[in-house]
Amino acid sequence: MPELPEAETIVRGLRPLIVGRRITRAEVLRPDVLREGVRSFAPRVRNRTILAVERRAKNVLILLDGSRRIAVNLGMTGRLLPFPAPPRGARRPGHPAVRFRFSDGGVLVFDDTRRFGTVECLGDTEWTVREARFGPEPLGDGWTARALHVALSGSRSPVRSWLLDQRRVAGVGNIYAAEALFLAGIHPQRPASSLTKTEATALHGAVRSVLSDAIDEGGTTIRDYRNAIGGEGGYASLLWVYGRDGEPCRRCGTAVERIVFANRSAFFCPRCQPAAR
DNA sequence: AGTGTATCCTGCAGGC
DNA sequence: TGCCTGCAGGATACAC
Repeated sequence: MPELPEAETIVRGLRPLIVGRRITRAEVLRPDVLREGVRSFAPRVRNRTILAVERRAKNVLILLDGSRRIAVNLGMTGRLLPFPAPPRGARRPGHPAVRFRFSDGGVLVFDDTRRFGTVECLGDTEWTVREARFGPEPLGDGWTARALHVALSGSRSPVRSWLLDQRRVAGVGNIYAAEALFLAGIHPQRPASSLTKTEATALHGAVRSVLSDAIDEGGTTIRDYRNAIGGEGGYASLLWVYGRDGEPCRRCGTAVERIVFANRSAFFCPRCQPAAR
């Protein structure tokens, strides 16, 4: 599913295609993706003009006039597909959940096979409350190596779990956590508080470079992820460890391992990322 | 403050 | 071919 780079890629692709358009109606085909009733949601987006498209953490925000925004969490398999879609051959929605119709005849479809994603329309106050639950943006100026080290030192949680906790840092998911920990040479089960200042600094740099490189590549497509025009991301071929269990480490040749904790697979090179130090 | 487990849901790959 | 199991970029709630 989409992590920060995928959400960012979608936002950038969507922005020129939908800003300025007016939503004439929302058709909710799968009410369970809403976090509110259809009777509450549909009228709040009707006849609203799209002013901007932004991202916060892994969420796509469609800002509307009238001090409200549509917040889309893409979950594992969510997509936002505008139609008419430019390229022929681009995927047509297979599991449309919400369809926004524009006054010019265009359509934006939230498509989500597994329906772990969510769509909501939030006012300013609701959004402020929601937004406060997210930690800092890892690519923002406020997220420093020093601040990361201090934050890590207060938690005995495994560092991979720490990175996945959106309240601590917003937007890192399982792929980029694995990649950043590899680049920093840190075993995913190391307690957060055990990281030295040097390691925290390395992790800080690794998270940032992995995320920004992935944005440059348009995200990582393993299976389901598609950008706003149906295309795949190019970062999958650059992965060091994610999904490569049993294959040789691209740095040292040792077999990449897969372990499961906190109900998620973790991939690492046992030689490049020793368990203890 | 942690972990482990379960839940939401669909599809696909691999083993037999 | 079919059936079964396990697995998947996320997030949350629960008991311990």
